[in-house]
Amino acid sequence: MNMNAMHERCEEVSSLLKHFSHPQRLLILCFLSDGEKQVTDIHEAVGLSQSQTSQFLKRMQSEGLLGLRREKNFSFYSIVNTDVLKLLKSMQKIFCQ
Amino acid sequence: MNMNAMHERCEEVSSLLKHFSHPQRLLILCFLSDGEKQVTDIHEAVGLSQSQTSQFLKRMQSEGLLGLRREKNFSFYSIVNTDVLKLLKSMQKIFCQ
DNA sequence: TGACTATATTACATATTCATAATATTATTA
DNA sequence: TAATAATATTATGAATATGTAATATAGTCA
Repeated sequence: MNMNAMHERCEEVSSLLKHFSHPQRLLILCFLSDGEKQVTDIHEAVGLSQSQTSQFLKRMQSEGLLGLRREKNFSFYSIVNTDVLKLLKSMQKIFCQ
Repeated sequence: MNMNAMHERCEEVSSLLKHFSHPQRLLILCFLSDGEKQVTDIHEAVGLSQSQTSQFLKRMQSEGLLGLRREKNFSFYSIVNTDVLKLLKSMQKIFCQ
């Protein structure tokens, strides 16, 4: 492992991984990995309250993991951070096969 | 993404990833990715206090990420969870290239 | 316009994690 | 056996995260 590179990026990488380290937030990311979804679908899919789902989504958006598109009175969230997508794909291989 | 599989494993996977979501703990894992190391070397490499390093190592061992071998008055920790190793390799590709 | 739907915000109590200091344990070795 | 080195443990306060309830906003549609 390239320790110098990791020393430089460990703050950034670990703060990204914080969002993976909570069961329902991990599920949100998995659920979004095949495209944008609206809030109600997300909170029903992962079993979180509407309020907490909204709070988590907002946090992940403000930290650059997710993008937000509004249409009518819906909010569509999607993964915009390509590293997050890559990581999810790796995790799928490791844990779901 | 296979949501059914992730639903089943999200607790387990997210609790594993907790250890990746702290900068120095992530560094510890990276540092251990090429073999066992003793505690003093670890705490010097990652810049944590001896106490906290010992606490983190103990936690990661008790949760099955790390193994411990004692020799003389040294403790050698190493990664024994193969999923952790796979994940570290993926992360190296994503973040350090 | 009024009811409804979707989402966001706020406040707050609880739980968990982090960081630090102090001390203990255990083995080594002079 | 006394001093030292390596590691572990304990206690504690501060910081952060989590979960929930209540309420707000803003768009839709009958």
